[in-house]
Amino acid sequence: MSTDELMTIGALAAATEVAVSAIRYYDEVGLITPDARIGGKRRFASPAIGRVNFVRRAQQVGFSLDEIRSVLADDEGSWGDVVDGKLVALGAQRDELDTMIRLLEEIRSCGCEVVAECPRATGPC
Amino acid sequence: MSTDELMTIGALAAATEVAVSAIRYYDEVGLITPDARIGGKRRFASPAIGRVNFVRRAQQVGFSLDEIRSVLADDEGSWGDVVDGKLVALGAQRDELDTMIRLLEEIRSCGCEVVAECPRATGPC
DNA sequence: CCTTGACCTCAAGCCGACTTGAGATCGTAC
DNA sequence: GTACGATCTCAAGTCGGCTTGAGGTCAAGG
Repeated sequence: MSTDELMTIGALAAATEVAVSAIRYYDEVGLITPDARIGGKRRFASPAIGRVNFVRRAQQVGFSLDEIRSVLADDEGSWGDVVDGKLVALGAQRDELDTMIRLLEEIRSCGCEVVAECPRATGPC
Repeated sequence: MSTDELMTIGALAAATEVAVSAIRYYDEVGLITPDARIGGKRRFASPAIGRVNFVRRAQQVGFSLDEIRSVLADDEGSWGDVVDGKLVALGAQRDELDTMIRLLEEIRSCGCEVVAECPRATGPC
């Protein structure tokens, strides 16, 4: 991969739709490291795009940047455990989501005018 | 409901497992209002328990306190729209969660040692 | 009376994840 | 050779949702 195939931070930002400032921040906290510096400026190889995308996807389902870093930084295969743990958490989260969806559907169709007075909204789960 | 059936903030906190300071904060931002003040101290009737629980549940599935307030405060039945909107969002969120769960399962069993090098982790969705 | 413990107010601090602003530098294009 | 646009660093600000701390009040019990 020759030097001029490396993206600038602006190109990476455009490719991932993530703000330049956010990418610099990811660099700062060790989530993504430039493949080179040219004249002081960060340059990234194309896999950086996937990496950034992974970070965003993971974030969306509730990983903190700390957790993401520990998964990405792991070099001994033990990240499987982290992922297993998160899978359990995500499963629980989805169940809760389902519960809440059912609750909201009930509330919406229960006939109460004011949520605050709807027993379905305020009663025990 | 006679006055001495009203809980103190401490009792409400204990009943809901929410910190006293958090309940005061909810009061401050208009999420929950004491049914009375006795000697300057907040007193709550029992429905407050359900209300606090509703707040926590709603929060867990991604409602902001602002959204929760607008749902709870609504007195004209139009909160159904808010709930409908949130149902759509929650549905989408669940789909995303499912996608991420599948992705993580694939990653875990793909044989890569380092997540950063796993095409499944970093590739397009 | 006086202490104790729960409660009060108000202001400030904290955390994560960024964003914003100031001021410097780099490379290209005119 | 200079103006421009993208980039750089570093410090500080922002936002939501609380928590923490200082200093004061209230009602009950010894």
